[in-house]
Amino acid sequence: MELAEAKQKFIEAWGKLGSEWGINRTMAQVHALLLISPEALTTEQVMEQLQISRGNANMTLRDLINWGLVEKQHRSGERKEYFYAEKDVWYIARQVAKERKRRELEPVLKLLNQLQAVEGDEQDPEYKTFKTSVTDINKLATNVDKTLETMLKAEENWFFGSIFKLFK
Amino acid sequence: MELAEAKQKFIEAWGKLGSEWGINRTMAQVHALLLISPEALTTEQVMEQLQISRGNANMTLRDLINWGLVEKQHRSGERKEYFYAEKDVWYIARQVAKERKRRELEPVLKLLNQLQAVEGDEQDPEYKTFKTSVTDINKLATNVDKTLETMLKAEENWFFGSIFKLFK
DNA sequence: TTAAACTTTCAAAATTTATTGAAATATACT
DNA sequence: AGTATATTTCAATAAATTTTGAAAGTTTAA
Repeated sequence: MELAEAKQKFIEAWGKLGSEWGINRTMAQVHALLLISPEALTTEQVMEQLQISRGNANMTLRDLINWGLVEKQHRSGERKEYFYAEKDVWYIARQVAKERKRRELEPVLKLLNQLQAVEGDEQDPEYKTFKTSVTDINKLATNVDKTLETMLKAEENWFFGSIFKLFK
Repeated sequence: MELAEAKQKFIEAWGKLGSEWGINRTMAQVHALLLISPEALTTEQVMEQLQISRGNANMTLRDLINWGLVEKQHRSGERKEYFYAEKDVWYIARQVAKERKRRELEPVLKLLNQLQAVEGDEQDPEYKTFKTSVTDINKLATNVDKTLETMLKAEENWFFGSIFKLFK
């Protein structure tokens, strides 16, 4: 396979995977493009390579910066901004985990805790089933949350390290 | 908080979480509704409670069955079909993990393996960066895949058990 | 201060995804 | 076989999301 073709496939696959997991396809594609670029790229280059508009490129790059996956670079003597993606895969995984935990897991946990406090008749099957389901989900979500917390605190590659060894 | 209000909030939150993770909002809501229902419900009841059309209810229930989260029940002397959601949260988590692994992780792994075989000039930074990124992602994805595999084989609650103990 | 270079914004348009509802199909009972 | 009841399908429609592109805003340097 040619490098050019491989790049194209990688970008497409990353975009598809992103969209299946609730991440904007274009954002995932821009991230993929920057990931495989040895040098930082300009907005123009991103627009050109992915055939997207200036507005789209600008917003997407801003989002990627907010996710902590891309950084702006300045070059002396130049007005243009350059965008560079962090290449460390373990860092990327942690960053994504951190953001999704904050944006999605934590709000749900907060609600689950409130819902657990609902009052009702212990004899009522509707009440009992609701309470049991909410409590069980809350337990699992709390464990996921704590585990992510530990993962985020760990400086090194927690996944490659301690966990995976459990399974040879 | 009233039980009725709590139910409503739970269904909304589950729908929102689902849509953030690439799962159709309605499907997540129907799942939530069945999860907190002590008894199996009919298509009519699902339509009524979530204010959705017959076609939508039917397709969504079929999808939930395909995800292995809901089962059809028949009652003697009745023509209607009843739908019941598995209540075991650990079972649900494993089922979702299993399906997403099969539908999304495995196709990506297959591609990454192909992309790793791309030929090129070792001196070319474009080639080197591409290869390194793809190889690193492949390593992480392979580890995630193997870990999920182990999780799926484990009959018992792997998460509550061995893993979580690592972090006290 | 002016102007060129570059970035940001956002309403409108395009695209994608989800939903409806009525017709077609299937099922079970008499 | 006929009929009432229930389920499935899918083209049309609606809703949600994404993208565009041109205008407004900002920065830099002469």
